[in-house]
Amino acid sequence: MEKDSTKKDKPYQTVRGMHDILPKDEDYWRSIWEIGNEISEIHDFNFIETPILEAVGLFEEGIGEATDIVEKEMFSFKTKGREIVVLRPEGTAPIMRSYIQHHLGHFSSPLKVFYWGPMFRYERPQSGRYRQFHQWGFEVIGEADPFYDVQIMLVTLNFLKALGIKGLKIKINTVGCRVCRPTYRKRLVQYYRTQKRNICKDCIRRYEKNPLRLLDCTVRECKEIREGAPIILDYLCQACNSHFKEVLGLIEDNEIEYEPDPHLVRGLDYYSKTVFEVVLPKNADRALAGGGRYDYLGEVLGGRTIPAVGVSLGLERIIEYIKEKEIDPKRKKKPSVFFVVVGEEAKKKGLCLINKLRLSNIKVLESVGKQSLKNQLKIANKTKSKLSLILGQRECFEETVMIRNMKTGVQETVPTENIVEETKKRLR
RNA sequence: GCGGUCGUAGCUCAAUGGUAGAGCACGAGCUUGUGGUGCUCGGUGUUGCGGGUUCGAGUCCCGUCGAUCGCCCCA
Repeated sequence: MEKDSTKKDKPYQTVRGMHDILPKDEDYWRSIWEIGNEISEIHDFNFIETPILEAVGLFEEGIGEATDIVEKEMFSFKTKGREIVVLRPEGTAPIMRSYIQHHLGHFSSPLKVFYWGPMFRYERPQSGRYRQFHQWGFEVIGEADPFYDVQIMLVTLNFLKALGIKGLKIKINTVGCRVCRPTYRKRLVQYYRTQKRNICKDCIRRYEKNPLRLLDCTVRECKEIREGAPIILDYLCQACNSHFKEVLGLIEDNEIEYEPDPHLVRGLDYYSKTVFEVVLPKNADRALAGGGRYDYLGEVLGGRTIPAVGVSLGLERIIEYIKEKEIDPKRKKKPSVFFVVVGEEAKKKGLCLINKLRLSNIKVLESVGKQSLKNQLKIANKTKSKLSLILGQRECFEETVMIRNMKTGVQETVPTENIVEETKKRLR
């Protein structure tokens, strides 16, 4: 048996890089679900959910063997049946797998889907980076038109705006296609061959394995060298060039803030043509969302070309930003009433009444463990309930309930049978 | 995977190697059927865990787990 690092210290704790989402953050997460669902519906994206566990090969082939995700961040293990499985590191490859497996092209053309859920990458945890984190994604599968590249950007921006985030900008580039990228890569390698002595050791590794990534090194010397490097825009084929131009045109038509960035590459091999990130002007190195076109993924996974474009949003990062900026989580919350019970008899009757109120769609809070009226009112106050419904011995006997307005302190006694109507009246 | 910092009450944090504390929160009471303000009382803890040095360790050393920052990379 291997050592069980989770079992060591007496109180159990989350395993490294995992985190609990606690009730105190409920408003943030629920605002994302609610707004995300609303935005998805308005933009006509359908829900899809794929399993958290997939075959390793899906990502090795889909994302690319030379990428960091596959090279060192795969959260993989052997099952009892001795298959090697992996906790999905991202959402796009599984969705393409699902598209091919279930022939989803027949469902609609193009297929527009959204997903959300946990993703896993085995790397060193840091702020804004966890081993388990959540992404929300949108994918359009089965269309090559730049129309959808930009629609993907729009749905992302609309989502973030609806959450209350302002000042967003798109960083955009194109990485070409199979026709033009090899030519460019060759030129890039040619250029860096003469510079090999001057670049950092990570860049030497990039030079060997994934030359395009030379472009986003952050070391100062490498940045300087990069200034003289050829840029892909000069090597695009006819198709990629006009695709990019169309995308930029549509971006301008829609008045999206954007900035072309010839050095933007992104870490997954499946991208072709358009790539982009959604950033905040102040903190441009930590993207809130990233995406692009992946016209070859279908072919890699299924043997035929399926053009597609998509985006994924990093939910922890978004929430972190919303908190930092003290943006109010946009959530429509129901007003609540607090049900106070005093005495055993009242507690028994109380549960039936509470349930009756809830069946009438009234949000009812209670804390029957606190014995005294005083303590229950204290909690009612803390929960900011509009009304307290008080059921004590006297009320039980008289078959009434006392309704207390928590703001004014005014109390009225109403017959139990009218409780729903009387409560609703006072909630308005 | 590499380098730095940190880990004390539910939370935020204090304690020259010498009796573990404060604020907030929480609980009880002033007020036995009435919240918000006020007053009184209460420390709720295996100082992350394990070992070592020492008469004595929250404090020093080693290990470990976790967090955090930078690198790598990314959402």
